[in-house]
Amino acid sequence: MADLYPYATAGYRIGEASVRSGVSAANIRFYEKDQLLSPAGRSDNSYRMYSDSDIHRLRFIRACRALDMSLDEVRTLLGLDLNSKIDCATARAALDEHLTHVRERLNELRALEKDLKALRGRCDGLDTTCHIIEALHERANAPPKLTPTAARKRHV
Amino acid sequence: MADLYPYATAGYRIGEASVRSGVSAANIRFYEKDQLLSPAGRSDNSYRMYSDSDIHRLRFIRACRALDMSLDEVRTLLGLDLNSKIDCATARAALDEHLTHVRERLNELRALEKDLKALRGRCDGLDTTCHIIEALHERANAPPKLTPTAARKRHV
DNA sequence: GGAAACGTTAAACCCACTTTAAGGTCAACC
DNA sequence: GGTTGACCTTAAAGTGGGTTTAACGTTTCC
Repeated sequence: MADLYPYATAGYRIGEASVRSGVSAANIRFYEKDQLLSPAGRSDNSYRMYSDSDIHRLRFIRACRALDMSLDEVRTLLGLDLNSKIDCATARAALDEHLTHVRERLNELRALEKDLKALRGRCDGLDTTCHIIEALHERANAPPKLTPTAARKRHV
Repeated sequence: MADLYPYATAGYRIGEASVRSGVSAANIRFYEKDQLLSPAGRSDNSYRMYSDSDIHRLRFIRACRALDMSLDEVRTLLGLDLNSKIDCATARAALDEHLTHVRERLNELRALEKDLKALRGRCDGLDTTCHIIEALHERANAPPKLTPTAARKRHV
């Protein structure tokens, strides 16, 4: 029954869902396991089946990930209601915090670029000693400024 | 005995090596397992013992990591001779490539900041609908531009 | 009917670490 | 001499956001 109307069928298999959403099949399974998606319905052969609203949800996640948000941030945003004042405040707060992270990382990278550029500029390969390697070893002669290397958390 | 001359002792235990190098004890053990350090000498009680040159090596690694280099890049740099033309060329190439990565990531983040800023600017919480959530859902209505989301490799 | 293209699962891999658990060693203090 | 606490040891698991692989079942095309 009901295969006369292909648009009314149970939905898409994971491969087509991948094409429609831009999220790889393996990644879709990963999101399911990670609870960003409710477990997909299964067809008789136990293939996962996806509806248009599942596709929408996948695209939503993809859009957020394209903004470099963490899956936890995405999880938050997924649950928000367009017409709730409280949810709107949550969304704004999430965006503000994320923007702060992005800007912090931008500043780190800007400083890094400057440092690397200066280091690179010291050496053109003509001299007898390599001023890049030299400079690195010089840095290794100084005691650490403060605390041990913190792990890069790099949410951005 | 011999604590009168702290500079002449057999070396430092991992805790002091950590303080002197700015690399956490757990991280030092990790580097050893990862072959960035040759296996540390052991005292009678099987504690790892470190020399000043070990400390130098740890600081060198730390300096490179502070430049956001990968451990493989560090591994390369560690083996280079200050006075070899070939090694100098290797160092320059490594730095150039790394700098390119940093700049690529900088451009990504600059674009991201712009996008996020615009998104944030759309909403001040006064309206009945949240224009942030709305915009995100709008993005989720469009099919993906091209390929599925590539995994973030983010070497920088 | 056979090959290619799809789907399934669990588990391992990537990076650069950190954290935890369960224990051994050593100096100081009571 | 007992205990407290600061240090050290190991192996294993966790982090984030996935990808890759292996071994297998199903569907579709020619």
